[in-house]
Amino acid sequence: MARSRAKDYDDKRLSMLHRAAELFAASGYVGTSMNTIADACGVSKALLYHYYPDKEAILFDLLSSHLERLVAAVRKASASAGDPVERLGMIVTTLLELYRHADAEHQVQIASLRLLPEQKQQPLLASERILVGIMSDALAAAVPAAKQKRVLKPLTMSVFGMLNWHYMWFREGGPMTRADYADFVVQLVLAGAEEAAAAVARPRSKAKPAGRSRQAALL
Amino acid sequence: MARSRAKDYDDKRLSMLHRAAELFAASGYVGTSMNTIADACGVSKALLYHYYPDKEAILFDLLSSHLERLVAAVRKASASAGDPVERLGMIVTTLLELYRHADAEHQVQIASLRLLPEQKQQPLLASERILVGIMSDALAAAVPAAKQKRVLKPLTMSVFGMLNWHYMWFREGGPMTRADYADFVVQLVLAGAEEAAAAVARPRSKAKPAGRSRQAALL
DNA sequence: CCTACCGATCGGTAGG
DNA sequence: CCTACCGATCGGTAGG
Repeated sequence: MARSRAKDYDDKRLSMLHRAAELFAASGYVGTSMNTIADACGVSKALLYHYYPDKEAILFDLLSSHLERLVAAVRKASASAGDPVERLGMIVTTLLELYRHADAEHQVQIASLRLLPEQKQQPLLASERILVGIMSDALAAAVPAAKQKRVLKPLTMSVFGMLNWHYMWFREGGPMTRADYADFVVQLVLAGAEEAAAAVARPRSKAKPAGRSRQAALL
Repeated sequence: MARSRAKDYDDKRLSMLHRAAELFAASGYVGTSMNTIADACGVSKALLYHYYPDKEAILFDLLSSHLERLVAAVRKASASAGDPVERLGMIVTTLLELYRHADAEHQVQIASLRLLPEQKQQPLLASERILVGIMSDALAAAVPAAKQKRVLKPLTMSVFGMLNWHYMWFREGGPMTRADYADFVVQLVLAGAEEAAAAVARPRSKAKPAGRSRQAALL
């Protein structure tokens, strides 16, 4: 009995978390009232406060659960792969696939994580750093040019840029699947990194190799 | 006299807009009170309401000015370039260079544009679409693979993903300049697009060419 | 009668 | 688990 009650409790809590994520994604964290969340979940505000001490705890638990899911899945993907290129592909595909049912959480992570007080941001930023580290290691192993000192960071962040931006334009049911876009990103990086590396790997200087597309005049 | 007064008025207005952008970027649109904005600008709240009828008008004017600046600069960059590759480089470099002094406005665009009522979003989304269109045209002209039916959109959005994400990691004064990263993105796309295109250009099917890094099992 | 501004306070709603 | 509330602060406006 206590078991089934605990299960109900967690089920309810997780469903409320997801509903809250959708509301935060639509109206922003501050723009969503506790009353709105309670109504949307079909519970009283008092019950909401039975699950969480305050509004901040909802945002924290939401992001914490989301990021821990991402870390676990990406770790598993990274471990299960054979060669480095396959590993990179697994990681990118896994991330895009997880976002399928966590679009709201993903948007809240981007827009509202920084609204938490620094102390509560800390463990969440640590999870983000773990994800970045796994991706970075995978890129360094799969892409020869990524081993260069100044290339790894911009390359890693470019990949996250492409992945984290996908929610702005990617629509389910179109001609392109998530796996297609994952493949697109991986191939872009594998085939383009060496040329791109030349743009940042050399020490900064005014003189540019002739024939390269560089707009020094503008800066 | 009337002229110089009008000039003061506009100077003051623009400086208040930028201050508001910084506050919105830090605490969110709803999380920033009119009192906070007025205090930060060193004016009374009544004066703030002399410049803008309500809080929404501040957000709208802020984003409207920002996007119009982007559109004007990108149009100019596009028109001034000679060959297609140079045009693409000019556009990407121009965007990253504009963000140097409009980081707050850029973040507000990403996080808070959608909080406006739909009718007020409309002209702002139209400006965004113009930017996307110019980038898309430049990519189609500079990158052979981008002429394929299903490649242009993901490629365009990948570029915007990389550029729009840069504020999360790029720090001024590091070993890499904005121009360096602009070049990095352009070279990545120029060198990698053809291989990436293969991932989305072919009709969807379960059978994949052997040797390609595809994780069908995961999906 | 106008525009540019002030100190003070309105009605309504937020998180708790 | 609900209704009834609170102290505080919100966006916006009053008279002058």
